[in-house]
Parts: sequence; structure tokens; C-alpha cells
Amino acid sequence: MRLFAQRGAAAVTIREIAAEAGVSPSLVIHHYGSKEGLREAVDKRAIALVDALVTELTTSSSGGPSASLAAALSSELEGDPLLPAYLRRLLIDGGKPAETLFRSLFEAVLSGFATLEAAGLVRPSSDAEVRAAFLLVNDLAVVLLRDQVHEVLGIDPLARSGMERWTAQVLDVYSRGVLTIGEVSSTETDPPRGAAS
Amino acid sequence: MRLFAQRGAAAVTIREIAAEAGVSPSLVIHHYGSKEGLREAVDKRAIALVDALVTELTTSSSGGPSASLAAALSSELEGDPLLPAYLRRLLIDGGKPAETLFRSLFEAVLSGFATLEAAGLVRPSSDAEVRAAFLLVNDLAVVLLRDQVHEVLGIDPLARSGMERWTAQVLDVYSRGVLTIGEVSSTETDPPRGAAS
DNA sequence: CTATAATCTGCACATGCGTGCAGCATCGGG
DNA sequence: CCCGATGCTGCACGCATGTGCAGATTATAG
Repeated sequence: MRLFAQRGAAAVTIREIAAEAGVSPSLVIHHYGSKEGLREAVDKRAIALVDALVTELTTSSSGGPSASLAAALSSELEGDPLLPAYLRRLLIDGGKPAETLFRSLFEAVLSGFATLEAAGLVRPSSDAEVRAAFLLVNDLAVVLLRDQVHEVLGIDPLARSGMERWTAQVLDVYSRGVLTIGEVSSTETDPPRGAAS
Repeated sequence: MRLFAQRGAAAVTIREIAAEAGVSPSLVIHHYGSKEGLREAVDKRAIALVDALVTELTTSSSGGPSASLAAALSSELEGDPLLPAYLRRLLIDGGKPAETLFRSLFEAVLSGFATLEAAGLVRPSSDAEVRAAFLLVNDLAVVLLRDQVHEVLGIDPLARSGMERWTAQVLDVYSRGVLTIGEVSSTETDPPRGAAS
């Protein structure tokens, strides 16, 4: 899982995996049938971990269902530091697994925000689905670009240390916004030309 | 460039490239020295395109310097539809090129928002660098997860058609926020526990 | 027209890959 | 005691890849 997460399944050889596991390449094949079999097994494990994390998240009482995905992932960092990295790989590699994963996350976010909206903690939206997708990809962006952010900013947004500074700005933007214009009268569509995103 | 963008440089063979170009594999090597040489040449071209786009963006008068990166990229879609895809590859593959690219984008966003802030179009931030990085990764998230969004939502946020619906929500969130709580008195740090991101 | 340089090809080689196969060790149930 | 199943290995095969090399073709300068 670590090797796949770091370099992608295609770039890792069975010989390498076997060497790190301290066994022979043949044994890996013997157990999983083929390299593809190994990949599916690891994918299955990773997706199970994410699913468990999501259901725990949406049913937990501590902090309510409103904790962010990123916070949840980073809280899981200690238990399994390579889950975010593998998640990144899954999304990056695309294909069916990526779609399945993204869809389940999307539905979790969508229903979660519906609950929050009913509780009055979140502003209603004229387009709940698109807004949920937007907020989801924003959270996932930190997972995908973690290294670059860490390199340029000097703080790791998914580590316990850097998370505070990061989350502070996220919450600031999400509660107060960034733009001072844009207070359009009624129609959300046809926004002021040239406004930032 | 198209092959590299779609499947990653490592997954594309020189024979494939040569076949699509209608030449022999040897010629590719002859011109670029090696496969790595080809990769560097394509990287160079892509980064040059992005740089040109950024400088055009920050100096253009139409719409001012406040147009979003995503909007700029999608406006470039017609001219070179595979620039975003290659940009995605660059960021995904990591390493020096990704860091260089990310840093130059970050600095463009940072200085751009400084200008906007001075013009009163953007709220000042207690942590301008982190906020700029946050907004940048949010824009890049659409580039990275474009396919998944398109699949789940049914709209392509980087195509002219889907962009309107997407941008409407982005502007809504960025100008009015999502959270109704979070109106903390003065300290931006130490945010309300369990708030969403 | 000719000589020289650039463009381009076919062929072959070394390397590293996934994987099949025959056999060795270990161990628990009859 | 033994014997079948299971965990595990070494070896080798077929294949695809990047790339070097000798030469053919084409363009260009004198």
C-alpha cells in the first residue's frame, strides 16, 4: 500500500514489493494470482478504510457530523499515515475506483450539508449539489497538493502542526467570504464580470 | 504532449509516440537524445504556455487582474484543450517541475490578491499567504478532479457550458460564505470546534 | 554538379518485467 | 508415524521497452 501510494501501482514492480516484504516474488503471485489481483486487494482495503471513516464521521457524536473531511483524514493520520496518500493515488489514477470513491464522498458531503442546513448552521444554496461538489474538491485539493503546499508554504496542512493555521483561513473564508463586492441583489447567476474565484 | 497528459510520461512508449507522429522511434531519440529529453522539452513548452498565460492574465485590462485562474484556463481551452490536462500531470507527477509551477502560480495569486485587497475588492486576511494557497489549491482542484466532477455532477466545470453553474456557486461561497456560525468576535484562530470546512 | 550535412529508417541488443512451473520445507490431523 | 495441504523458493520463459548503430534518403551550400 505504501509503495503503491508513493509511486503508483504501475511504477512498482512485484520484485520490489516482495523484497520489502521479505519474501520471494513468486509468493506474491501465489497469493493474489497476479499483480492486478494485488492492486484490487489493496484498493479494497483502502476503500473499506475510507468507508469506515466516513460512516464513523457521519454518525459520531463528538463534534457532530460537521467536522470536515480534511480534519477527519488528518485525525486518521496517526493511525494510518498513508491512507491520504493512497486516496490521492486512487483519485489520480482515475477509472472506476476513483469514480466510486468520489461519488460516495460526494453523497456523504451532500447529505451532511443537508443536515447542517436544516440545523441552521449552513446557508441554503441555490444549487446544493454543485456547492457540495465544490466544497468536496476543495477538501480533496489539500490531499492532492499536500506536498506542494508544504514546500511553498512551509507548513503541512494535513499534519497536526500546520492544520491550525490552514483551518483558520478555511473557516475565515467559508464563514465571511473573500470578496467584498459580489453582494448581488437577488440573482446568483450572471455574477459581476471579472470577479475572483 | 497529448499522450503524456492523458496517461503520464512513464506509461507512454516511444514507439507509440513515433507511431502517432508518423515517424520511426529512432528519430524521436535522435532529436531529443532520450525519452527524458523529450519529457523535458514538453515540460518546457507547457510551462512556457502557463507563464505566458499568467503574465497575460496579470497585465490584461479586460476584466482586470481579478479573473480567476480557472476561468483563464477554460478560456484557453479552445486554443489548446490539453493544457489543463498536462498541467494536471505536472502537478500529479510531483518533483521539481511541479514545485516550480506551483510556486509561480502561488506568487501570482498572492500578489494579485494584494492588489485586489488594496483596491478594496477583497477582504483583508490575518494570514494572506495561507489564504492565497487555499484559494489556489481550490482552483487547481477543479483541474485535478475535473473528470470525477463531470461524471458525478453531469457538468464539466472547465467547459464553457458547465462553467456558469460552477462559477455561480464559487462566487456565492466566496462572497457570502457557507457557514452561518463562525462569526467569531475577534480572534480568527481558535475557531469553533467541529465547524465544517 | 557535387560534397557535406541533416533527416530518417530497420535492425538488433541488453535489460527488466510479470508470471508459470517444479520442487523444498513445515505442520497439523488421521 | 505419515501424508496431504500449505507456505515458500529458484529458475526460466516470453515479451516489451529504451536505445545504439549502420546505412539510406533528402536537403543544402559551394
